[in-house]
Amino acid sequence: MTRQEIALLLRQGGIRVTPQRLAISEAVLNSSDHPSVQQIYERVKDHFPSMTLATIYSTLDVLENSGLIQELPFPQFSRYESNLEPHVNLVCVKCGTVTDAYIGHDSVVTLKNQIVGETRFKVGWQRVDFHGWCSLCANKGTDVARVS
Amino acid sequence: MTRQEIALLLRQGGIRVTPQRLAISEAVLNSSDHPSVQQIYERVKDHFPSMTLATIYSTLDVLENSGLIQELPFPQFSRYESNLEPHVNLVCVKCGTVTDAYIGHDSVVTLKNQIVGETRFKVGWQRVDFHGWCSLCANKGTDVARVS
DNA sequence: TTTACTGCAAAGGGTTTGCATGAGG
DNA sequence: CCTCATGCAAACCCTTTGCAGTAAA
Repeated sequence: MTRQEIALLLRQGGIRVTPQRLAISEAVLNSSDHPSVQQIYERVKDHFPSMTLATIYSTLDVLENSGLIQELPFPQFSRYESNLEPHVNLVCVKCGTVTDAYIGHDSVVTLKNQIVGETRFKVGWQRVDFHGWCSLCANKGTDVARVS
Repeated sequence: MTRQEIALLLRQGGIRVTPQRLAISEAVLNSSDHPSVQQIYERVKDHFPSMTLATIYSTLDVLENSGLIQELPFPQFSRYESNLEPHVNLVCVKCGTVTDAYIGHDSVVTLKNQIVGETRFKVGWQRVDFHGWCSLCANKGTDVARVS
């Protein structure tokens, strides 16, 4: 997604576009690793040394309220999801990575249709996490970062 | 689940059984509303007026490490899951309730089998949340408690 | 010009920690 | 008896809030 496309997306959502918001939005929307606030901060501070976490939190709130991202609470801090399509997240309890599964999309859609069709619950969005060990960590023994 | 069955379960997990732990375990394991620490506190403080939140946090850690419950982080605080079977949680963004869906079990199992069979990810457990409006709140207008 | 975003600092609040006391096995 | 759980208080840290200055439209 180009910077121009993101700027358009923000304006379409009635969001005032600032250089800081562009950078933060880009850091989240053009990522698939579900970054935390700290990670977003690391990615933008080179270009905006004076930016504080408050601005990042504020911008993430704006983006979430406009339906562009979703907050994913974890035990120690939240991560942020830019893929709003039904999908599966694979959460490694050893290295802490959160990746989108390549498969499972159709099953999640089926599940969603079941909930929509067979209950009186009005679905807004869904979060599907599988917690376990990624292929890299499955054979190792030392914890790197426990996240769940 | 009776108090005796819970005590046995704890001992089988190598957990020292105390009256406080029994009460806390009972409050979580015999519930389906995914209580928060505060809610658990409300449910046990009549019988244990001197109990503090630290004891509840400690006990919940022990239960989770023994595989008896799962922590469910939400934006403001965590809730605790006693149903470790694959299932769907329905999270109402208005009233804050979290209920198990009556349907969807088979689909979640199918999804899990797909992840286990078609990826190199070693699945430990899963969390499937559908966020939206419960049937009671769908027709009302006022927020009670925003949780997601 | 008007609105509201940014940066800074302080406060908030759920959760964790350290330690003395007390209870379980 | 030895180990470890409880209760209390303080600390922690992620997140939120208030405000003055400043930039977007």
